[in-house]
Amino acid sequence: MRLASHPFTLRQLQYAVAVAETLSFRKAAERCAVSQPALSSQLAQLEDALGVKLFERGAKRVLVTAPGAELLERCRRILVEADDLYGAAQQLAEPLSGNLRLGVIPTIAPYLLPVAAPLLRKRFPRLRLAWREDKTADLMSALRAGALEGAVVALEAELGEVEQLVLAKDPFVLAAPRGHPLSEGPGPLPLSALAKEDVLLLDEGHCFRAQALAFCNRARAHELEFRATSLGTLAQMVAGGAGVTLLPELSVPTESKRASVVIRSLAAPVPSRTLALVWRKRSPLAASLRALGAVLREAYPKVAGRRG
Amino acid sequence: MRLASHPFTLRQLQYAVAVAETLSFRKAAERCAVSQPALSSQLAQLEDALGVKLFERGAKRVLVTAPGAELLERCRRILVEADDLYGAAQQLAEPLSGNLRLGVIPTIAPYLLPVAAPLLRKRFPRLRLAWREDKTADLMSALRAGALEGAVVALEAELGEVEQLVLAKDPFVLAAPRGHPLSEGPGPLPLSALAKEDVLLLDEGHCFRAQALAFCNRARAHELEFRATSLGTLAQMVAGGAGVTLLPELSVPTESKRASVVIRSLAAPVPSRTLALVWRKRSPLAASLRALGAVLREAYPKVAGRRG
DNA sequence: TAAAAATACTCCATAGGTATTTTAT
DNA sequence: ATAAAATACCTATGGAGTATTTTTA
Repeated sequence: MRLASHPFTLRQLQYAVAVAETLSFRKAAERCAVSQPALSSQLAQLEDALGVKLFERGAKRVLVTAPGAELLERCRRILVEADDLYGAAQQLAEPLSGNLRLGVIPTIAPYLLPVAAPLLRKRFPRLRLAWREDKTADLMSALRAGALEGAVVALEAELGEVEQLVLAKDPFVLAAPRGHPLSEGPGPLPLSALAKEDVLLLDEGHCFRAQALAFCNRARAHELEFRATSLGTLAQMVAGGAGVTLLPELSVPTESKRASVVIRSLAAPVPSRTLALVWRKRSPLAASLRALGAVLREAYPKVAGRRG
Repeated sequence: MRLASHPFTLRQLQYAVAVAETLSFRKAAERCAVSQPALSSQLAQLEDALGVKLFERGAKRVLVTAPGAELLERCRRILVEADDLYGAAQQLAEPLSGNLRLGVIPTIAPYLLPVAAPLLRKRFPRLRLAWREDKTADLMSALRAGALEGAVVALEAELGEVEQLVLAKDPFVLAAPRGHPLSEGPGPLPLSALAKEDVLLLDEGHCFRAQALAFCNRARAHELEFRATSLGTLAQMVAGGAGVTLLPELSVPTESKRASVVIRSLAAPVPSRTLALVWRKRSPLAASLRALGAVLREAYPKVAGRRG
């Protein structure tokens, strides 16, 4: 250990992070439930101890200095690890209990959760789950910031440094309007059949869009200008005759019931995504998340019932 | 952030780690320069805040509980990161200054340091360097514990999660006694020439031993029972006719001058090790270490002067 | 001049000290 | 019996509050 005793406190780091996020001493003090002078004085002490000015004070605005930005990143990390210490202690005192905030991407949530949530409630009655639906990038930054304990995502997206538990391989299928040339034929549809075909895809930001797009490029299919905001609207638009699309197996029972589309399997190599539960390295809830992931893994086949 | 305010302090974590390391409240209090009751009371508060007993107190001994072991690992991590925050601030206030504790393995230190140390002193006059010579495994655990800021090692060994800067590729050569059958011949020595040869190697624990041994196995050479404790004694024993050995290029100018041995290059693929400066991820001294590594890189060719 | 941070001061919560008791071998 | 940790109690440092001044857009 380098330092005989630490010249700053966790409290001071919290204050600093609060100011960095609110860019106001007053608001930061409010958030930390202390008076503004108390926070001011602690921050002055912190800057003194570090020998670096973290903030530039103007009457109307507070700015984070350049060195401050780097140091605040470290402050956040320390606070997250301190939270983790507390969380780990709680888990040791009473495993599989407490609050667990989980993220899910929009192309999984509406299909998996209706089945998985009751299963989880039954299996882990002491665990209070809070689900948050968002795109992969937002979920991952929330995870790193300690605002989520875990997330259900597709491994094909960029995830950064996380631990993971694979839940299922989720193959893609073709959805076409009734009577469409591709909607009939024996056996799985070969890649070549999609050439020049008009394909509808999701909005930017959905990782499923990127995965489906890669497949379409390989098939030399043509992407339509219009983009859907969810798999549900995608299926509706296909049913309306706008074109064909790819759907993940997971969504098929739900979407093929809601919209009048024909589903066809694709020929090998079948495009697919890999669903996984991920969490921060050294998360105190790693053990809980592994147990929880096992249940989610059981839930997948109950949702994406096998077809021919 | 999960917690509104942290129910423990960095000081408490220091006390806990001190107890874990000394296994005595009294000694820990002494090390932390506080009275034993002060430490006792703070630890009681910490255990209370975490809801977990970290230590089992007996009159004659203190034991770390099973959950305590996991939590103390987290405590250490937090304290190291807090040290890093302080170190990063110091570096920002005055770059390339302060104390820098570096490890070197014994098969590098005596050859590289005599040349590198003066160069570094000249180039970074504000940087106070402290060198520690030890085997790779010990250096790496000191690095993780925050007792060293960096280390010069061979990448071929097991290093764990570190950042690195490659300094040089250090090829191995054969050292044989004068008049030995292998000591003469045109061009580099092929692998096959070593078959059935008696080879002397270093003691266990030296990473160079493992690297040389791998090569000997490929060559079907035979390792002698006796093992040397340093490259210096190894060369002396070879000079005395005990057998042949491998030496890293780095040590050749020194050792071939001291002991009367003949050096021969080895045929491609030439066995070698990769010298590198490594440091903990997110070390506050990363910038300094990179600059320092550049100087070490210049030093290598000055030591391992090219031969034919 | 108005909104926000810094300063001045006061107070009390608590970390830490000394003296002592309890505990386990 | 003895060494070590816990408890009791006291002190004082400093964190936080209120009131006020200073700063600058």
